[in-house]
Amino acid sequence: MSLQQQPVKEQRRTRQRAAVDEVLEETEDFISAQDLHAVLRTRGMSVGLATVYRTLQTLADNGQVDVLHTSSGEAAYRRCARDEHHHHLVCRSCKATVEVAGPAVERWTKSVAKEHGYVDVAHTLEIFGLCPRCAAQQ
Amino acid sequence: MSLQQQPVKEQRRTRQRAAVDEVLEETEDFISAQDLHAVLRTRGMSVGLATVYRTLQTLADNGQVDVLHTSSGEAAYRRCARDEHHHHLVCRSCKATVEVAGPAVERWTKSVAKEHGYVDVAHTLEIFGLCPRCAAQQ
DNA sequence: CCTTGTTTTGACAATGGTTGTCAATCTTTA
DNA sequence: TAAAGATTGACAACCATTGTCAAAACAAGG
Repeated sequence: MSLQQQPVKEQRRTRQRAAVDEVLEETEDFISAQDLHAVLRTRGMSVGLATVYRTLQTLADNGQVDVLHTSSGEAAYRRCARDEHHHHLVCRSCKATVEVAGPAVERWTKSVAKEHGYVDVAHTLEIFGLCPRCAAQQ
Repeated sequence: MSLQQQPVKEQRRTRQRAAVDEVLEETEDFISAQDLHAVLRTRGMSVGLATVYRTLQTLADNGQVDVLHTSSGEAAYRRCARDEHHHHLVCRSCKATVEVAGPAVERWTKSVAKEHGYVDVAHTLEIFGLCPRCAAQQ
């Protein structure tokens, strides 16, 4: 997942967007729109579900959060530490996430694409497993 | 996407499953359950939508087809030529697909996971771009 | 080629994540 | 402070996918 430095669309500062930002800031792991909405709700910082979706969508478009599609098809979002292109090692069970960079992989995908004449290339790469903690609990 | 050689669950030969198989056999590119259902319908080989879903699900579970989750979250299926683990270079526009193997990537993901103590590791890697033909049409 | 036990089917309802709608409300800028 | 425009939220709508369950199809044995 890449954090593209697209020109950030100008937006208004609203209570709702601040609330979503705040939760993202505090959340170490990937979180779905629904879950984020639930968190806001339990904190009393109520924000409409549609607004949560829209806000996350915009953040993703601006490259300010990374998006991950879980195996169930649900989208999960995360504010990542590094700005450069990177990937994630995600715990299947608790969602604990490690950011990993793989320059070799980047090069490989580019060369593969070129080899077959594909242009305007992008790729998705995610690694799923059980983190040490969850593995121990089994 | 991997084609695991799980023990293939015994199943009955039915007209419906044969029909789905036939379409998969003829279809070079990834195809969604809905689209496959539409194809069957236009051919007069009508099969219930739920059945199409179930059949594809089973084929995927048995590792007889590869599954790809498009950016819109829709699942697409494809009967691949090679049995070993591999990935796909997919045209964003026409879905033209090239199967690619990347031993180095496999090694890299394993080592990254190990390095962080993650076990029971799997990964998803897909490359998207514009195939030569579609790129030329722009 | 019947019969019986089991699997499979399919029409339809239900689910669940996500997006569209649009009037009311808030931000920004003048 | 007012006008212009962006944003919100409650709710409906969407759409892929799964659950339901009686009817139909299959496999195997007699």
